[in-house]
Amino acid sequence: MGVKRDTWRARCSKMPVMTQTPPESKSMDEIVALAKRRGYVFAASEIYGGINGFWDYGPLGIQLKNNIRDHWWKHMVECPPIGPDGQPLELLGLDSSIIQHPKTWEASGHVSGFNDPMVDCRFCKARFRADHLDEGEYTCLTKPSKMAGEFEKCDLTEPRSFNLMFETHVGAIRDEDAKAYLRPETAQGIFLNYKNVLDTMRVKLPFGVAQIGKAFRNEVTPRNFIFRSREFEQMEMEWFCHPDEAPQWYEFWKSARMDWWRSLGIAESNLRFRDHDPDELAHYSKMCVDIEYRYPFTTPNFGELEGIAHRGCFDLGQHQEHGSARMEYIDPTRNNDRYLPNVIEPASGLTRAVLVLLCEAFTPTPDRKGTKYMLSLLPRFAPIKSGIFPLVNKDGMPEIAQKIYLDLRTKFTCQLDVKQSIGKRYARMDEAGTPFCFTIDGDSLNDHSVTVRERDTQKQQRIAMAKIASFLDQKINASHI
RNA sequence: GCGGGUGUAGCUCAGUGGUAGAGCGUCACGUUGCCAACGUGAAUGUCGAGGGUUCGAAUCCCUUCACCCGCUCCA
Repeated sequence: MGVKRDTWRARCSKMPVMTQTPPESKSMDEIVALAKRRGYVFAASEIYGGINGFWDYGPLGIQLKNNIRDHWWKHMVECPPIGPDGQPLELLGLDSSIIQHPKTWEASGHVSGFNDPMVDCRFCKARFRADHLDEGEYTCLTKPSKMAGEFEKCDLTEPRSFNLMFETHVGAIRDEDAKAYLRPETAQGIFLNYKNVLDTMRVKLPFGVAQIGKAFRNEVTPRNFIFRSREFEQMEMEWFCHPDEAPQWYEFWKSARMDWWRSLGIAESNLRFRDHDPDELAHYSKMCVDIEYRYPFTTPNFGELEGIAHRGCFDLGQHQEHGSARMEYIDPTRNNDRYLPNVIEPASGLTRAVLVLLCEAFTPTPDRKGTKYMLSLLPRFAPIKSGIFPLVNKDGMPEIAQKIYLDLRTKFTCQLDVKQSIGKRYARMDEAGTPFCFTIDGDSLNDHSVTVRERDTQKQQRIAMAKIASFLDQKINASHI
């Protein structure tokens, strides 16, 4: 993978990392409370008591989510990494429909995988797949028989389906023929459009197709804030390549994706790879590695963040079999050989990335008043880039602040606040994750300068009013890869 | 689905049969001179919902809903 990769990596390693607070000292309850208090994440349908597994992203939450989304899109589609041959990789965007033909999910294996009828034992609470059950063969662990040393058979419920896919009906008639599913992953939309992209975009193998969008899974137990929710957002890319080259590309993307996560400012010690054991691999996968993050609720262990899977030719093969389209690639560089491309898939959760940045940036600090909270987000991801504060609301300071605000507001998200004490205004911005505050004081009237107060250090420096915009611009793009 | 827990102001909670409360937050006015200062004032509640007992229910009883935790599940 040579020189180019190393250069990219070197640049990544210079990137600033957020203020370090050990994960074990971060309380999920406090993070959830701050997320609500500052307008990041609200429980969905709160005024009706909530609905389990669904979340609404507030004004700051959607901004953070969009900032992460744009960062991913930039580095996976618009300006992708340089390949091992020193040339830019070929990557294309896509936005496929949430509802596709139901056969899509039969081909992908989701219908059978998600619709297993299960039975429960009323006594020992064990659960079995109904189709794996030999009639009455299971002995109950907790209900002793009248015969000494023996156990009775399990008292089983009727088979019940655990549909992990959300169902709906297309059209007004709600019969079986009209049944459709909300997609449980965005990946299949890419496979369905593989030929369209190939036929219209003049691409050759290897190339990738990327997409960001919502996916839906009717999880049995949504838990841990937005970590596992029933409606979530994915960022997935399918990299199509020759089968012989798939293992190298697997390694390439494994490393490229880790670099990307580090570019969010996440501490290296909170990230790791975890290779899947062979018996853990999903039906479609030949090799799979997770990028894991040390969440407050998994500490000292790690939890899933992104999966990078070698899917072989499973998906294209399945769609070729279930549908009428031929998915083979005719390779002009290999004597017009026909073959099904192999696929390397880096699949990550956008909403999980939001969670990771909230957890990573969350910094409780002991203070005279108790505990102060700060979101130490890198400037590029911060929903609000700066606050503009007159030190006091008189003596010409608010007028200058207003003038600066009018200029800055056309270029950045920023807030003007003239009310209450300066400390309170700083503290509010700290919780919102705003990296810089420009304060207009008595000297500003004479020398046309302001102080810049930096969130993470609370340090201040004086800069010329005329340089505020370029200062911010430079800070926001400082971590640009 | 099973077991346990919790529902009172935006948040944290007090109130155990007799007029719905506090702190914090929010807003307004005054004050202000760099890290949640202070003063005065204001707004905000079908006490999760429905039913019952009672002269009277946030409080007692029944039902129900939602959320949290543990199990089951996590392709």
